Amino acid sequence: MSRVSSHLLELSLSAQRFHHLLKACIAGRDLASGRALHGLYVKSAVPPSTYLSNHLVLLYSKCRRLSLARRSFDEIAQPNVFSYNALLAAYARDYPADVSRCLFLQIPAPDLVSYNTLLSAYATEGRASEALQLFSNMRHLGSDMDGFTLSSVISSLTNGVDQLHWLAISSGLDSYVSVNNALISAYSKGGNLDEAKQVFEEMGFSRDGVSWNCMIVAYGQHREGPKALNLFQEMVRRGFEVDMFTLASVLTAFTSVKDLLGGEQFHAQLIKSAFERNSHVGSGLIDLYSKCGRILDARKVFEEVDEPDLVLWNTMISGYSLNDEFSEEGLNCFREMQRSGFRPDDCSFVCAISACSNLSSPSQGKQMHALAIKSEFPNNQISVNNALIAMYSKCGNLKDAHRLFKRMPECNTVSFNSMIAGYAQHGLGNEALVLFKEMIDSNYDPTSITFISVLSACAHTGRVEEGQDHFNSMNQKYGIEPGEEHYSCMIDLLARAGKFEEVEELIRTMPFDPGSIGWAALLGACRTHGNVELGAKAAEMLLQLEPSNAAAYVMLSNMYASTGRWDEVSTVRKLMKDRGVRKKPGCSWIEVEKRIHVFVADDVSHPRIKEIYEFLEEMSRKMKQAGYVPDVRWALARDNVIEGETRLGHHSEKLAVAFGLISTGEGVPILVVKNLRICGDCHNAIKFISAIVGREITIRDAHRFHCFREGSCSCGDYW
DNA sequence: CATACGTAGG
Repeated sequence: MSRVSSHLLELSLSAQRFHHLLKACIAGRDLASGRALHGLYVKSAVPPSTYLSNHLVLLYSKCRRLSLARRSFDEIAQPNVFSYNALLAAYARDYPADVSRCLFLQIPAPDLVSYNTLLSAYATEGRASEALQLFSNMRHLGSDMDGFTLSSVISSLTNGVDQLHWLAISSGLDSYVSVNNALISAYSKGGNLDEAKQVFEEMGFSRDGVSWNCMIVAYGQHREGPKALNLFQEMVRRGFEVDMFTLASVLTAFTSVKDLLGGEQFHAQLIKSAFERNSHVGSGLIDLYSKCGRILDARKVFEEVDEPDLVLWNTMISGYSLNDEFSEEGLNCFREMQRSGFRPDDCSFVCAISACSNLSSPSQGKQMHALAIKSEFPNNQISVNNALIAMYSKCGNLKDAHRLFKRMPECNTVSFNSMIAGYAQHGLGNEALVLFKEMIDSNYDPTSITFISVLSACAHTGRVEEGQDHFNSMNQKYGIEPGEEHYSCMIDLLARAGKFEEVEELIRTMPFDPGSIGWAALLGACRTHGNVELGAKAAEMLLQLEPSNAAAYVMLSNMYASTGRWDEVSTVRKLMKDRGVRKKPGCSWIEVEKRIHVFVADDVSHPRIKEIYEFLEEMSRKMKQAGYVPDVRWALARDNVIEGETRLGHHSEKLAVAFGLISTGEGVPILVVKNLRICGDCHNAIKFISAIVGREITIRDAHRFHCFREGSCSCGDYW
């Protein structure tokens, strides 16, 4: 008799043995042995028992093998409530709460654990109303509750925590540490740091490690970096065990206040601990470094982590797309992740799609879209679709953005925000405002981000009164306090429309100083309207805030040039030179046949550069026939006076447009992206070109979209 | 036999 079969015989003798071995597999998460055991159990003479089979479900559930868990469950002839609960636990971990709910409803007689498990599923998704509903149902049915129940319900909440806090006290369940921990988190999430602190303090000696972690997180959420650090140090002094949660939370606190220095010091301490190469801690570090603009340091951390998990990859991809100019690396990282055997989740897609948006790469964006459709996410897809809407609109493709928006089975406030922002950036003020109305009518709550789009849509289309109405409604109707960006939009709105008295009044009465964005908007508008006095004032304020902001000098000198004040022009240029401020080189790019082609001014490096210049020559002739006059004012402040006209012809955006036109088929619309704002002369020239070649040319500059068609631009020259 | 509180990404 072979060894295996003797083993089998031995095993077949006793269900007891199966039980013990299976338990060991479950405890050790040993999937391989567990499966082997499963095979033996099926073949053995041991009569199938619900009790043993429940353990199989449990094994697969703990090893996160959902389909195996489901199959084992289905093979149970008479599942009992334990069988259901074991499967429900698996569902609650990996499936959306709705799926767990479906299973829950099939349980003939759910017990307390069934309720608790479903409640925890609701809690992870923050579905407060469902959790409360279920909670009241179970109490109605006379079911008891315990510490598990309360901590789950509490952690699903962001408001109305007080009532459950009271319930916890009156029922005596506040003796559970986890109930108090849940209270700290819930209060903090709801913005009530004081209450959270109160609970933490009243816990006294009953605090456990998690309590400290909760409180550190609370400080991080309220951007109290130093307090979080202090608490951490006290925790260490008192001898509590520090784990990866603690360390990651401290890092988040540094990140929340962008304290790179403190974060770096903490990192140095971490290296001495055993957590330096831990994936959770690594994610925290990567997030810190990439949000502080130190993407290379982030990558270094990433390389050092021992066992990268999906979140670590996601954090890295997100870091790359947060640092715009590393978007290409972000996409490479996404592919690298796939090659390493990770299945991207909804978050991976959101980050990668946002990288495609930064690049304005329609082909890669489409590819991501296709891939996202093929992957079935356990989580809902709203966030992915929201990212896709932003991507399509940043790739100049509002039609697809809107089609997607319309087809979404379920959408949220962010979906509306993305779509409205798309319209606003494209200068389609009417569409943006109509959609905003639709949003309100459908009872989606606008956020402060919604209003940035709404106000900028008004500004871009010269709707002064409507903009003012919306601005006033923010506080009065929706209880949203206007911030710096909203005031900047208002400054922009009024100044563009030439209402300078109103602008000055607004600036006088607003609750804080306009930031750099506000002053820049004012300066830009003063340049357009030739209001040199006010413009100079705005420039002075702007340069005080950002003395090395090259764009500010350029705008100022443009303003002087356009009013013929040549002395001031040279003063500004000298100032710039003295301060060592260099203009960021303008560059433009275009995707043709899935490849991105980048151009700088006077570029000679492109393989087809000769054809490009020839094409521009030809265009130049035809444009002059059609009445185009080069606007050298745009050259004066930027380039050499004498060479002005020739150099204007060779701005990066013109080169990219020319290349796009000669390398794509007739009638095909093209999209060019520029890192700075489009130059006024190019804006004018491209209008002519669009008419001459009969093509739709879209330029996405640092500010917004310009869609040129038949000799005019979608911005209506109002920019 | 099963369930909860705290972490990283958007």
